[in-house]
Amino acid sequence: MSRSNPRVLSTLERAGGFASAQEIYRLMQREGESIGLTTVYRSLQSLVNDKIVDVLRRDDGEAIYRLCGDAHHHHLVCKGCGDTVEIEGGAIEKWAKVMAEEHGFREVGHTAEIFGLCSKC
Amino acid sequence: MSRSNPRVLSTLERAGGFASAQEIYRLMQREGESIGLTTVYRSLQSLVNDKIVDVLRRDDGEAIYRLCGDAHHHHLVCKGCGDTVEIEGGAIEKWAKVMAEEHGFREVGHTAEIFGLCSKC
DNA sequence: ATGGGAATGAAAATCATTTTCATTTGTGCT
DNA sequence: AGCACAAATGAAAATGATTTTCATTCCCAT
Repeated sequence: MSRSNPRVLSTLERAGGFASAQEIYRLMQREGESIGLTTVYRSLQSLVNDKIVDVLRRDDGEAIYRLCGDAHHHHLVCKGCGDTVEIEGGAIEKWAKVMAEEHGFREVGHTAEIFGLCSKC
Repeated sequence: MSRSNPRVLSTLERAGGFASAQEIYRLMQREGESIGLTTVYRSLQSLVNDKIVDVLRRDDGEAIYRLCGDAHHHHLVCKGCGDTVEIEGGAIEKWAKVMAEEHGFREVGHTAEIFGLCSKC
């Protein structure tokens, strides 16, 4: 298994903590960094595994990565401008737990995301 | 511009109102319907334009379509055997609505999925 | 029948992402 | 230093969904 290349994380930070793999790659190229696209993808995967970055999807399906806070949270994403708000999911945690128990599931995790149009769009 | 092929919509309904373009295509093939993948994509696009169906994204980025306003359900998926249980998400609906309103979002939808290990695994 | 626009679908093009695999780099050991 | 072995790297090929192209077929009003 591979470890994350630190330059990838630092580029993601510089990009405003919000970019696709391809964008990070192009950004590094433009700045004269020598790196392969493969390594960018691998590093991002590893950062996601380590829960250092979050992965979302653009409307066109391209994956976008961004630094995430430490607390477990969910997202409210605008379909128009892509603006994202981190929100609390207390209700979800409970719901997931109850549903899982009800069906005899163990080691449960969950995903939940809300999307719509923000006030500006 | 092209119009939606009615058989595509009817297949989407039959699929539980929740399927990807590829799945709809395979389903129609399996049932002996003669249709091209291109037409499936075009029909879905047109249905989305007409707001008859909604488009979401799977975790892997594949687009999934579902009938608008359809009472939708969520999934409890086993990480071990892939077994899936359909569950109610009343708590989620409420949570999504409240959170969206709180941040001034309109036309909101959401995705939520629980995963873990089922009793057999 | 016939002319034209819409619908169709096979095949090629696109694009993000993953896989393969040979090469390079790093690290610990003697 | 020299050696061995694991991890990291990246170019190129493979994959898979989606879109585009384009020639053909269908349908409908004249």
